[in-house]
Amino acid sequence: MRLSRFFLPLLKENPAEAQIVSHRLMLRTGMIRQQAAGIYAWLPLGLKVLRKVERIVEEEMARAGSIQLLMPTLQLADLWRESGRYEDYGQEMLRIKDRHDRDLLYGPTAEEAVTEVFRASVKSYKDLPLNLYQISWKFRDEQRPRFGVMRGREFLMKDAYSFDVDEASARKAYNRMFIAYLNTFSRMGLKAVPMRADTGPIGGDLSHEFIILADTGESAVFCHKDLVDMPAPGHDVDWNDLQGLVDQRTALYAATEEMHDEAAFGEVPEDKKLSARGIEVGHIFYFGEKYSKPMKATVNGPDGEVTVHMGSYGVGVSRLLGAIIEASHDEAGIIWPESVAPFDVAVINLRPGDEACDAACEKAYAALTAAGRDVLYNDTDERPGAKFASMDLIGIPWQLIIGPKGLAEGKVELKQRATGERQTALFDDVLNQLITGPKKIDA
RNA sequence: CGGGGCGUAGCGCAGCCUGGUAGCGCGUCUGCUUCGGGAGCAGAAGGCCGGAGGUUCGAAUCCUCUCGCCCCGACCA
Repeated sequence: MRLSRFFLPLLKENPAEAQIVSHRLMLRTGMIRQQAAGIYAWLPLGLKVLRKVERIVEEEMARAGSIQLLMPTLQLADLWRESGRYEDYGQEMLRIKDRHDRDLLYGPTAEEAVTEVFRASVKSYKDLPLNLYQISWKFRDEQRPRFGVMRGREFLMKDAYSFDVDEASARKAYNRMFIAYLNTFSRMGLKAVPMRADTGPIGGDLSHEFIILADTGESAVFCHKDLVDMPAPGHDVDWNDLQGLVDQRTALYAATEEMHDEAAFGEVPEDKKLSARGIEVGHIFYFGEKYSKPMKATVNGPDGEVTVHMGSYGVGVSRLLGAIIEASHDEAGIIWPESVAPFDVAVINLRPGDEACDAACEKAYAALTAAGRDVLYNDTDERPGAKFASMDLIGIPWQLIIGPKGLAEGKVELKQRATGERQTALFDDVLNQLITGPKKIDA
């Protein structure tokens, strides 16, 4: 993408309404624009990151055996009356009437909708286990939206739903999501800690929130330090038996404010105690027959009809962008992890109009693009300083800096955004390294 | 939903108390000079001062209502 033809409305100054760093940076980098309280337009740069985050979620869901579908954002109130939630859900639910005066709602979640899909089509226990998910826009009419996309009213959420023949099988489904979540967040450069969460009326130990530690987090969290640096399980695991891995990550103390148990935390060795703030980016729970029973989602088993056991598993996709920025930024702007960066490389032409610079930049742009890299070619006639500042601001991981001075010796400069490291080397060498990877050039 | 605050140019703000022809910085546009870390000079465009009503000879300024937004708290993916 040539910057001169891209739509990137950067703000030099901080918008007054943005209080926290991710919100400020998302506005300043032209990722989003607020159109109402808690409702945002996703501008091209923001959308690119959103898509990359989605892609990772999709890949990890596929690995865990979940199948994607897409359900409507507007749901019939009657469906929610079946589960009893239409009356229970408060003002957070946006209620709408259509021209025939039928009650609709903009879905804040989709247990009823997916249960309806399930019961209409699945009749045999042989079709279980089943895990269906979607990535779609949800709406919760928050009394007080804030922190940009971290707590908007309209938000993009991945919600998966598992269907199993009994609780033991449902626990396995739960474990698959548990492990998938650790892998998902890890791929985005985040350290997510699973913390025991409130299970509501169901009880038991099957609900966890996945928390990213960040100073600006919404809630206080308490955990054993070792959990924070525990590596993600990766993909080489036995998806049919994950209990060991899950146990390993739930054995140590970890709880959010609401679930905090001072006595239990007291047993954590003093030097391992961690009190911090956190952002919830995922929430998984098992709720058994809560929806399947009233909505009559049953299958025929060998011994007759059984009501299916369900669980649901959410990831705040749009919220994740805020969380990633909270966890990865500096004074100059965003530092995108390579896996979700809107562009892989920025080619910076320091002297557009200079024949040698133009030619070298075009060559780099073409070669990197052909190699599958997502390239932002800064071909504008801004001054170098302004270009450096904006490329740092939007956080492209690698900046290929091409100017007349270096080029006179056949050299260009490669800067890594995360470390600030800048190295000068022969043009072709730098290009090769960017194309073949590892992208970091040797000192 | 309680408490507080703010709506004046694309962004950040002053002006309001004490009514009298709407300002500053950044950005934008033109030109010249610049050009390796957010350039300099000269010029220009851009605002029914959130909306409605009222008071007044006269309202951005005072009064009433209303809409929107932000912050603290309670609530929440």
